[in-house]
Amino acid sequence: MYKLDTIISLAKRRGFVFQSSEIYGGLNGCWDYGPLGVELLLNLKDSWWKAMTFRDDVEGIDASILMHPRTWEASGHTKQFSDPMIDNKTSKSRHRADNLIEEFIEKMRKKKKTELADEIEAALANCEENSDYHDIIMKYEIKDPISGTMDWTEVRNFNLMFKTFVGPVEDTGSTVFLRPESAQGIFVNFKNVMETARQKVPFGIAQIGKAFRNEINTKNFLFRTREFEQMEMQYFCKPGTEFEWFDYWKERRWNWYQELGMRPEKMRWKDHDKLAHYANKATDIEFEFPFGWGEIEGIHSRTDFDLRSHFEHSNKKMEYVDTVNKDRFIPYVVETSGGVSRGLMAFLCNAYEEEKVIDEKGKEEVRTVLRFHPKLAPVTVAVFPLVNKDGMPEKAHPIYKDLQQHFKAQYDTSGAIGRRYRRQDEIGTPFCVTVDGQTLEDNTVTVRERDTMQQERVSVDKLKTYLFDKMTK
RNA sequence: GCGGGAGUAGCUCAAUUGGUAGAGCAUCAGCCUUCCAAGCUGAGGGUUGCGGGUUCGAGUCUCGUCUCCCGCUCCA
Repeated sequence: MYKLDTIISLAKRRGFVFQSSEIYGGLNGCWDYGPLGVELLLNLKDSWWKAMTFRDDVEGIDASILMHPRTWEASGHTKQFSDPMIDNKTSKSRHRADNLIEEFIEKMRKKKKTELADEIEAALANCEENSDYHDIIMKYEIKDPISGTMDWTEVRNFNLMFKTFVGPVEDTGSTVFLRPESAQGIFVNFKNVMETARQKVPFGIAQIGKAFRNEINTKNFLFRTREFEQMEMQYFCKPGTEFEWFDYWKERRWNWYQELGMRPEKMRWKDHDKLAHYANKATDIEFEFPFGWGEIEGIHSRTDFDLRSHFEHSNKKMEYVDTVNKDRFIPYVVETSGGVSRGLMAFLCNAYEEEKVIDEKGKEEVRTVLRFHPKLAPVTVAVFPLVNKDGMPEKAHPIYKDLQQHFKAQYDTSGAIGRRYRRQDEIGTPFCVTVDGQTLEDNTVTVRERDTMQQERVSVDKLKTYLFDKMTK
């Protein structure tokens, strides 16, 4: 197990990930993808997109990040994602102000102070502003259960949703939110997609996009950030069939990671003990990061909670009508929801290896290598002239320009050949093509594979086909 | 948010009781190099995270702040 610091260090040094706004001291928990990082990111998303949508029963969409505020009332986020918090300065403990007051009311009831309890309960029900909670706490002298003091801060609203406003004037009527999950963009488009794509239940809608949560704190590099990208699919099915589809998508999603080279011993299932308000079954795929096991994707059976709630809030029918079997119902939903950056980070950790190799003098040295699957690797092929003279660059450069039409390719003439191989190992390039003396005679090059360091001689004419075969193998 | 630790070139680190900010690697240019990195020559790169204060003088002392790491808290 390698340290996360080591991997972050490589990621920064080679241009995978930079800290956001670095020249201004950085912004907490925000990261930028560099030249290699963005290639890896796009490869990851492309691979997911193809796996999910290159089939008969899944369509894609790309919904906007800003949505009608009532979306979040329907989804439950307005209520669930906003808490009035208060801190006690003596004990340094944090409480939800409403919970604190409720506990106090309970205590009063036990002491048979019913009148007082009723009075506070009525006041609590009328709370609108944070200061209202604070007033109650101060008025009835509610003490911190830990320190027993009244050393309270102001009540502050901890809203997990990022708020902004539409139009030039900031007032309450113009408030909108950055979506805290991309799923709602799919649910509100359920009918649009079903009708225009002429789909019948069961079918799914896939989407890749950013979402935002104003987390209390960020952590572990790309693992917990306030701005993040999700790649997710909502699969609409007939009520009663949801657990079959749940199992089906569990298997599909697990296999996707495996097919891209994720090591099985680094992955595990983690069933949810406590289900969210919308779910009747939920499980996560976890990856063993250097800091421990962490969720990279969730498979959730969301019932008809979302569609039903949108029906109730919008008064637009979210039904599916089966004209053949004379059946109509609000579909149940099975969701597969993966974090893009988490996935990228998992594949990065999965690929990183410091391999011990023996050099020609018999001395042991370390080869740092990223063993990415060829489909994920930011650079697929690098082309070198063995030496930078004797007509080799003149031969090698056109080969590179040709490969560049089909693959992300690099060309390097600088330094000894071994050094150039190692540079490519460190960024995970699976294939290196070298032009040598023999190339000038018979038009063949050597293709060196990253993992085995073995070389094979291939005719220049067949190079493209050779590489394509290797990638899809 | 709390507690602890850290921040000097892209990276790893130096810099005497406060006294001219350096080295190696990396990068770039040139040379060398005929298959697994670190051979030669030269160059670029820093208002020491940022902002105040003390001082003739601050990388060093001091206050604030930002960021990262570890632990707690949080993670519908």
